Amino acid sequence: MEEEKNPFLRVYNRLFAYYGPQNWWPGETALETMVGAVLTQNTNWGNVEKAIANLRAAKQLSFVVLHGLAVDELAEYIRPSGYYNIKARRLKNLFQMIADEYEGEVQFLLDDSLEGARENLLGVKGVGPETADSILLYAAEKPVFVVDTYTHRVFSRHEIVAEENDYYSLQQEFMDSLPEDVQLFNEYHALIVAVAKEFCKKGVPRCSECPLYELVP
DNA sequence: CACCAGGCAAGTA
DNA sequence: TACTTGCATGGT
Repeated sequence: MEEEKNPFLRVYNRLFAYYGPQNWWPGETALETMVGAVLTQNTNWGNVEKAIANLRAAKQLSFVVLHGLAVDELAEYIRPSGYYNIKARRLKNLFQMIADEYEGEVQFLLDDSLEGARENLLGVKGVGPETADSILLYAAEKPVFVVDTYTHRVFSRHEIVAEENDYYSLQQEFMDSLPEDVQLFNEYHALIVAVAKEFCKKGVPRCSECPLYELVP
């Protein structure tokens, strides 16, 4: 394999070689992916799975059914995901936007332009940049790089990016440095989560076991 | 026991 | 503009 000069691609190649494909959100529907994107805000994914399992057991995971639920009932099902009252409200806000802007058709949101869909998603109270971009990438399969706190931690700790980067400047660096490829963005974000959880934890120094340890000068 | 998890909005100065 | 705080369950 030839030597990759672009540090963002070097890191990707290394992580992919180490972890392999992560296969995030593979067989689920776009609606489930959107619900998961909201529920996983500052929350362990295992708790989100419990919440979604509750919904699946009690209800059909269709837009019409979920949109028709009262906030209190919705909150009860998603309780294991934490912040359940505010997240129930956020989900309702998201459903309402789809009803208002896309005639209640999730598919129309998925088929909208990247810019149009993003604007509508960011207009939902409770959907910020990361949640919007997660939906755009993982549900709508738009070429958007999803940044999160792990991305910032891993890349600033390894001195690939500056510490003071905010969400959009970090995203810009990635998207300026990488080919515009949905599958690449999908795997890369998931790989960053994997290495952050295993080696690049909060409050610990760079460790020599990390697959990225000797990768950057 | 403390700390963290695939954020966001609202409040304060 | 730049911090700080509330939201909450469940795993380690």
